[in-house]
Amino acid sequence: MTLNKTQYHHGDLASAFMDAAIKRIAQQGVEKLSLRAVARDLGVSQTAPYRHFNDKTHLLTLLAQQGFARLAQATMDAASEYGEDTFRALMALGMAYLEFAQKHPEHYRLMFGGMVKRDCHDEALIKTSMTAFDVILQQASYGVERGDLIQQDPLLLARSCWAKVHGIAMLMIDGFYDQNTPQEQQRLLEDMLWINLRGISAQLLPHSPSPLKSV
Amino acid sequence: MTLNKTQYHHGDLASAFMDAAIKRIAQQGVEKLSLRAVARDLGVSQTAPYRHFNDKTHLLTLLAQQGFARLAQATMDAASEYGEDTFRALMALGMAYLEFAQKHPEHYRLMFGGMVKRDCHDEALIKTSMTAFDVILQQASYGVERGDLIQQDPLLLARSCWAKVHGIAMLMIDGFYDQNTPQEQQRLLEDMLWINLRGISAQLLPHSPSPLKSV
DNA sequence: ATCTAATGTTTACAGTGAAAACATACTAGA
DNA sequence: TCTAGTATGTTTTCACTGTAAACATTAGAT
Repeated sequence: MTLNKTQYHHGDLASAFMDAAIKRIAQQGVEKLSLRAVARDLGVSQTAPYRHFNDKTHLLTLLAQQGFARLAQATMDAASEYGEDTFRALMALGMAYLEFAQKHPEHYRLMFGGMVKRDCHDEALIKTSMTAFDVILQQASYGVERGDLIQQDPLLLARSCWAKVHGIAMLMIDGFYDQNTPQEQQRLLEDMLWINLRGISAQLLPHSPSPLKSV
Repeated sequence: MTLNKTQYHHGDLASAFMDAAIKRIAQQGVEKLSLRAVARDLGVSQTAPYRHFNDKTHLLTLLAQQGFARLAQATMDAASEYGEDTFRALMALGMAYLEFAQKHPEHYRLMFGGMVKRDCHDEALIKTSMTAFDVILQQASYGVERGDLIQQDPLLLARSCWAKVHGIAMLMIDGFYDQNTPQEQQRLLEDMLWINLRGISAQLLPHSPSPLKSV
């Protein structure tokens, strides 16, 4: 394939369009995304994307799916660094989750914003989002097995963790946790995640996560 | 004021428009709301609303503000029924919060959806949302004073509670907690809220909220 | 009763998602 | 290698949206 700039066929418009769309979403937010604007960015006609996506919702669904896949990867990587230590693994998982949300706030909002997922019961999307959830579920299961966490259905514990981290992520994105310094914000996030761990811990944990580091 | 149907002036278009907009939002979601459609619903010209709202964002901001006010009222009413009992009050507050989100999912999504609050730093909106938060903060403060909750900054505890309940609300709206029966869902929500209370409790609480009812 | 400001209407424009008809170029089968 | 056939991209078009500008009506103050 030549790098001829004026070629009629783009080559790989589908993925190029998704990348360009993500960029615009990151800048202006999901609700201001215009397919035509993305098409202009790529120097392509306004109806070209319709050869690759049924409609706008279809594109957003694919982007959301992509986001869940990356989130699953990021959280899995983080948790796997602390294979044996239930609480450190869960903390690392949570912080990786929040880091993802902080780095890609608009992408994250798209994943849970309701544009997707309302009517479109996309099978692949649900499956991929479950992949992200399974990372949490697995850590919860390990924790219950080891006796570190309360003897409850791991599904309940995982749901609880996910709700907490999701709530933090959303409010963080909305600017509710803006602090003077990134360090202060980091500390706030850790404190809140730690409170969640206290809630599912079998033993009474200290009030603050810092002592954990000396364990 | 007569009930003359063909009067030129509507009488109270501003609030009528907000009510009609809320109805449409409840049915179709925020992102599909069209000012013109609402205007048609009211049999009024498409530019009439612009005499009362600067633009679409302004309307949405006012609706979000209205939502926060109602949420604050609902949670305050619920918590005030258990004035002395920290955990029961917090559970009631949380369940009232979730009930609001469940009854008005699209309104709730509007409040936190980011359409509002991104660029528009509306003073009144922020103030009203803080009113809703203060209900939680006050309960957290009481709990710390009584020694029921861990001796931490009540602001941290309140933030933690809000994040949890917000995360549950969002995921519930997105359908992640759909159960076979409403009773099962109610139980799931209670269990998750309870886990949050365990996290901020000074003492080690039981694994499940049910024993609380016999206290 | 009259003037003025508040409220509502008509008209207009640019931007959007999407369908239909048409154009081009890559690829597989002869 | 030639030639369909199909995948991909373009042009044109439509209905709809937010919103500005100019105009019309009416309520309320003087």
